[in-house]
Amino acid sequence: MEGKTSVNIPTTFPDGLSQPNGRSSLSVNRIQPAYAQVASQLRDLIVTGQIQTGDHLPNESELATIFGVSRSTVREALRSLAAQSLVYTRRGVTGGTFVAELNAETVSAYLRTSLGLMSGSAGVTVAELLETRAALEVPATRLAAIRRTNDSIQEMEQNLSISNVEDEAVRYVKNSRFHELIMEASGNRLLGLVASPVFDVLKSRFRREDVEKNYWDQVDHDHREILGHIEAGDPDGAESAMRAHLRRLESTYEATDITTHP
Amino acid sequence: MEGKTSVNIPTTFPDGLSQPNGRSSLSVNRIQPAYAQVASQLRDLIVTGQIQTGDHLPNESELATIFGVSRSTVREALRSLAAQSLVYTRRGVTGGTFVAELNAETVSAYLRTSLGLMSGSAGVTVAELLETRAALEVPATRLAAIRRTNDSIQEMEQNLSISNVEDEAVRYVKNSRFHELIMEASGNRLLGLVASPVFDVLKSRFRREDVEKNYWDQVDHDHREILGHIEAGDPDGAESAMRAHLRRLESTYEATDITTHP
DNA sequence: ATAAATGAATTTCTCAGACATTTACAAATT
DNA sequence: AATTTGTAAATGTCTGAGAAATTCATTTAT
Repeated sequence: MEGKTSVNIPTTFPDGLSQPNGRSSLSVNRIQPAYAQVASQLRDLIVTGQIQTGDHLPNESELATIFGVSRSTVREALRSLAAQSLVYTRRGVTGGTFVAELNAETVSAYLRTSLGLMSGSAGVTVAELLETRAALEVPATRLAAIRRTNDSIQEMEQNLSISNVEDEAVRYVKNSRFHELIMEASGNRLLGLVASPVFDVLKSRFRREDVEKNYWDQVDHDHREILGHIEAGDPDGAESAMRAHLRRLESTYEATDITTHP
Repeated sequence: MEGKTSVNIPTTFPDGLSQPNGRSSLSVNRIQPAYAQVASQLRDLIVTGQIQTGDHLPNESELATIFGVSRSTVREALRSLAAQSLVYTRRGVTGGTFVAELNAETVSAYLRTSLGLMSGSAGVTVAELLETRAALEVPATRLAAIRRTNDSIQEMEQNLSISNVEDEAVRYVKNSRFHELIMEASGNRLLGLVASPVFDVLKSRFRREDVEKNYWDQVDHDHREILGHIEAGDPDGAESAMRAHLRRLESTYEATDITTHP
């Protein structure tokens, strides 16, 4: 009947755009909407581990009762959490809302979208993307030379020759896969988690029709050399080969960037 | 407030949306809930740039009409987009839903939460965090030695001495700030965007009470050396000094990790 | 006896409509 | 001129109802 049901809990968790304003007595107490407060409290339970992966939350009606809000408010809160891949829902008799397991691909996908948006505006430049890619991929190559396995090397070999591939889409995939395999062979999932979106955003700014023919020959040569060092277990050689490879790509990327050549 | 173009944002909402479910004859296989479809289509408009930062979407009732769904469904979709910082809403007569500007801090905050969750489970190890931090921070230090400004150096100097600080919180902040300033001085916002959450997650796994006293003396010494090379415009020196610094931290982190010493 | 069909139970999903709250701005009042 | 009041437009919240999906037990058919 009457509007405001008090859902007041000391929320210290930043929600979206909210700023970490301490307890400055002058700041306007902008009460958050109920759905934001519900989401915030549930998020807190998840990130602090009080609810763990696979646990299922009370159903929507129960949550509404618990928080003293309506079911629609609860649902809006759950949509927020689901959008951040913190929970997922299933329908049916065994359904409900469950705490999701956050995997690398989910985070990578988010990064891909975000960096794509930021690279569209003036938030991130191609030069920054290139530098970051090198920062991640060069050490990864070094590690790959140390931690490589027979399996990883074998699949790299299968994605080695791409200059004679006529289908551009196939060439694109094989090229991406080769670099991806190096990241995997590094044994560090975090490096690949970040590098992959950077790599993809870079590719999306790349006008393939502007690339000269001998470019792919050079790529082939570079990849072969890198793999040789990895295979031989030579970290220093692999590192400098990758560094040289990326430096060469740099000029190509800058020459074929969408924004500089619209 | 924000740069809201108060006058006449051309509300040219693409009317390709007018008939999202144009196929009327055959069975509509709803593989996704309606709110997810609405969110997905709106998200597409945003990431492809058909709607741009600051633009305001039609109000909820209009969106409901456009998509042929109820207002609650639209709201759930908008909650999803808002949770991903793609839109924000404001109440009142000039309110509505607006396309948000994605800034670095928002993405960093998401990464911080996600990596924190993954490092809790077996998704990301401390070793991976350390390697990634080094991968980002060492090249950033090199760049900082090249691109440094007087302002950045000056603030670094103010955060240099921390071993004699008795307040642990202050010491924590000054230490973080020093490294943050190096990332900023690198001139590459993307490096800092990623490094900052990695740094923070690492810190959260760090039991400060296990740290020996002379640890902070060593940190002071390292920082001073790093800054010296940056100040002198010596990339190689700065790089190797930071690398050595992080290598020393490594053993401390591994010795004081929460999971290995619960 | 096994397979298929049916039905019940539980949960999310969707809808419609109403009212509350917030906010900016215009208008009226002091 | 400054303050107060009113109004309009938008989001926020609630209620209650049913639809749709999904699992599981039961019944029916082969």
